[in-house]
Amino acid sequence: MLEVDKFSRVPIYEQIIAEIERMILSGELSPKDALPSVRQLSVELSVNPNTLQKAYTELESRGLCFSVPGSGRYVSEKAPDILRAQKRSGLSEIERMARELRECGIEKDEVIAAVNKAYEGGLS
Amino acid sequence: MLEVDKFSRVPIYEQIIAEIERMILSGELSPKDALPSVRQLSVELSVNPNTLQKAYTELESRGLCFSVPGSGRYVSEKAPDILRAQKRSGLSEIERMARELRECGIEKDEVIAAVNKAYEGGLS
Amino acid sequence: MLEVDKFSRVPIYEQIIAEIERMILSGELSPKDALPSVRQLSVELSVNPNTLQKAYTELESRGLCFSVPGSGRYVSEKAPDILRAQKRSGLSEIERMARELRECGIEKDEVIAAVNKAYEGGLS
Amino acid sequence: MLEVDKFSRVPIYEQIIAEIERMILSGELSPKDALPSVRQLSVELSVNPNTLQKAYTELESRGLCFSVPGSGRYVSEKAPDILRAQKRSGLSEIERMARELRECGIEKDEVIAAVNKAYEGGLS
DNA sequence: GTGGTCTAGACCACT
DNA sequence: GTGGTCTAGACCACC
Repeated sequence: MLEVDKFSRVPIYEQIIAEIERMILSGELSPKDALPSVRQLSVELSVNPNTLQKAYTELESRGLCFSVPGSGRYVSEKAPDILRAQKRSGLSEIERMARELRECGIEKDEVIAAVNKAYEGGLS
Repeated sequence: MLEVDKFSRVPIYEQIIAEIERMILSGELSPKDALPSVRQLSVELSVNPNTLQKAYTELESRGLCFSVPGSGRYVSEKAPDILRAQKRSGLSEIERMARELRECGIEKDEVIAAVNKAYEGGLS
Repeated sequence: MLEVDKFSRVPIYEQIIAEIERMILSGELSPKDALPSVRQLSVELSVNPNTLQKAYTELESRGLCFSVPGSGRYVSEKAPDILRAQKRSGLSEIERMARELRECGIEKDEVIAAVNKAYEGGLS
Repeated sequence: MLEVDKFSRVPIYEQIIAEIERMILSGELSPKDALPSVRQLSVELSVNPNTLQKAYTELESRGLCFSVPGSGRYVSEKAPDILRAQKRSGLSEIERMARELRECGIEKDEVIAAVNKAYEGGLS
């Protein structure tokens, strides 16, 4: 349910962040749920505790979770909202990329077709 | 015509590569045109020659230019085609992002609207 | 009358200490009154007895209560005085912060206004 | 000009953060100025580079500085504004403390006197 | 030279 | 058991 690729060029701690964010968005993790402990996860993933600490600290600074010393780390109340708002801003990212393609002479129809392709069929 | 931002977090050599690619795509540089020499450019941009060397080596390895020892470096015949093909692969990138947005519950209409926005009005 | 927030980042034992101190200051607890027993309180608050023990030990070391083996723990005679003296030292804390704000160019009037705001209206 | 107390209970990296913030507020460090490099500072202060890295990363996430890989770390344009706004919110902190003192029966005059004391005389 | 990431292993405070 | 901090030392990409 939570995996990392140690050979990827994207840093392990960012992979963890992305995974946790995904789990929150999908509802796999809900507000007030406990996140796996640093030590437990470090064993499971064979990753150094410090690396996990870094990932969790970053999640915390984004307001997605909070820590209770001596107890554990929990998904924050507003986490799903924060993530959804964040993703919505991805629309401007798509716009930017479409503009780039346009400048290379790629037709609008081709871009629209790609979007349609993403939205057809069942969810992955 | 060729500028770099030393305060940007994107590596200078990548900025150079992007600039050259842009100039080839826009026709500002055509096949067989000479690229500015490393020494000349390093003075113009106040950039370390090593950095420029790295950019040019990368361009060469992508088949976008070739060097003639003792003479200089020239835009290759196939450069525009290579770049256009490369950019077309951006379509799958857009598809991937659209799929992500879909999973967060963002409607297809919103994505299409973003694409339309990119394609309306004059070119930048 | 005595509550703790297990999700707060301030340690539970400190919350307990603050609560007891507050009750002494407000007169809810008077000298020679018995404090709730560790066992009883641990059940009431669903808190680990060790945590309560730590809070009580700290209160004792501050001279706010004393334990009578085999009987219980009682608010000390001097407790209210000690606490009031302790709080009065908060004045120098305020002075320190005001000095900081001054160094950032915040006007004295603004600070005075904040104090006035705290002292107007009924007690919470 | 930049010192840390390794025996303090406040974490070294927070001491560093506070020092840098102070230097920005006082004008000792201006926007676009370079911060001391991680390695250089780690030698100067006899502190592990990782600890400094942590302090700098935190400063960066607060928008106070930005890093240019291979070049260095620089004070951001908006740093002074961010800090000033942050300090202004200290007014509500003062209000909170004043309210506490009030509840212990300390007169408003005493609090006002403390503020006056902070604002009289030359700047430290 | 710079910053960025990671590992290994230690100690502390809190529950 | 939990999270938080720190050290020591390594490797990488970038300039």
